[in-house]
Amino acid sequence: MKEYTDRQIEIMEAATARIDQFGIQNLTIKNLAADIGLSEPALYRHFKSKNEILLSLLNYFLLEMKIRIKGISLGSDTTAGDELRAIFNSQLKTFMARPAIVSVIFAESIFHFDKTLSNKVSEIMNMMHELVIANIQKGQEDEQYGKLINASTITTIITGGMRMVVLKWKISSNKSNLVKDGMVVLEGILKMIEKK
Amino acid sequence: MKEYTDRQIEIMEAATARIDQFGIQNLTIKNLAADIGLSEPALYRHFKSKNEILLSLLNYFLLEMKIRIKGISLGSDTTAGDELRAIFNSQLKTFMARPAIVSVIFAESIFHFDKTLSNKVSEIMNMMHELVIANIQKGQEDEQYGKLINASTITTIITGGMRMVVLKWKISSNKSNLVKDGMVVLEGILKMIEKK
DNA sequence: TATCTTTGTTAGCGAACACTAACTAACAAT
DNA sequence: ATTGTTAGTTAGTGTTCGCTAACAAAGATA
Repeated sequence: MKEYTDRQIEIMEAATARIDQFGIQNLTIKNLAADIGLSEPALYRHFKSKNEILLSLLNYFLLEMKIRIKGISLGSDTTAGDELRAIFNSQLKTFMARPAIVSVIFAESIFHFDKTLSNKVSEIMNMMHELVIANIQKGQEDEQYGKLINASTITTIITGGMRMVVLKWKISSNKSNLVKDGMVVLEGILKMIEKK
Repeated sequence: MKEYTDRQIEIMEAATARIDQFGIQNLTIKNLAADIGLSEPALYRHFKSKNEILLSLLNYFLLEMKIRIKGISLGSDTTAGDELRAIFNSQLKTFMARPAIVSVIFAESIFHFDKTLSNKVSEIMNMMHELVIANIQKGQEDEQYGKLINASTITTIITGGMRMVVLKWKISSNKSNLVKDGMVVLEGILKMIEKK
C-alpha cells in the first residue's frame, strides 16, 4: 500500500487548495512552494515532478474515498434505498468538509493535457458508477426497485443528478447546502423508483 | 447584434478544436496561429488578446444555441414531454455534429482562471436550466406531469442526467451514440414523471 | 570523532509564454 | 496619382515556466 509522508500530504493539500481557488493554470511550483513556505527546489525533494504531485493527489483522494465508503456500516436489514442514502450522505458530507477536493476529482477537463491524469479522474467516476449500478441491480432483483427502467439508465440519472447538485454548489461558491440539496434530489429519484 | 468576420470565426473554431483535442493548456497563440497558417501577430489584428478570443467564442456558441432553440417549431397540440424531447434532440444532434463545442461550453473548470469566462459558461448552463424548469412548471400546471416532486428538483435531475450522458460520450472519445443514449435517459425520466 | 542521509537553501538554466515594434504588400477611396 | 486602411510579415521584448546544479545545516549512524 502506498503511503505518503507528512510533507507530501502538506504539498498535495496545498496544491488542491490552489486549484480550487485559482484553477489549474495558477498551480505553479513557485506558488505552491510559497504557500507552504519553502523554496521551489525543496518540493523536488518530495516529488520528482509537478505531474507526479497531481497524480499522487488524485491517488490519495481515490484511496481515501475507497476506504471511507468501504467503512460505511449497514445493518443486515437495510434496504437498497437506505444503502444509497448512506453512500451519498457520506460523499456529500466529505465534500462539504473539504470543498477543495471536489474541484480536483470532478474536473476531468483540467487534466486534459495528460492521459495518465485524466484516466485517474475517470477511474474515480467509474468507481461511483459501479457502486450505484450494483445497488440498483440488487434492488431490482429483490423487488425493492421497479424494473420499468433498466439499471444502467437509472444509474446515469442518479450519478448525473448528484453531480449536478455538486456543480451548482461549486458555482454558488459553496454557499448552498450541498448535503440537503443532494439528499432532496436523491430522495426524489428514489420516490420514483422505490416500490411501496 | 454582435457579428464576427470570417477570419474571427476561423480563429474561434480553431481555438475550440485545439481545446477539444489537447486541452486549454495547449491553446497558445503560437499553436493557434500555426493551425490556421498565420503568424502570431496576425491573430492580434482580429482579437486584442487571447482572453478575448475565448470570451468571443463562448458568446458565439451561446448566441448560436439561443437562435437554434428559439427556432424549434412545435405544433400547437404538442405535449410538454414532446417539447422536452425536441429541445434535447436538437441539442444532442448539434453536439454530435460539432463535438469540439462541448469541450468548451461544458467545462467551467477550465476557465477558472478568469471570472468573466467562467461567468459566461454559467450563463449557458443557466439558460438550459430556465428552459427546462419552465417546461416542467407548465407541464405540472397542465397536469401532464405529476406533482410528487417539485419542478426544481426534476430540472436538476434532467439537466444532470443529460450532462452525464454527454460526459460519458466525451470520455468514450465521442464513440458512444450520444443522441440515442441521451434520449433513452430522457425517456426514462419522462416515464417516471408523465401522467398516462 | 567522522561520515552519511535528509531536507533545505541560492542562483540560474533553456524553453515557452503573451504580446509588441516596425515594416510591407494589396487594395480601396478621394 | 496620392493617400489611407487592412491584413499580413520578421524579429524580438520581458516574464514566467519547470527544473537542476551546487552547496549547507542538522541529526542519525558507525
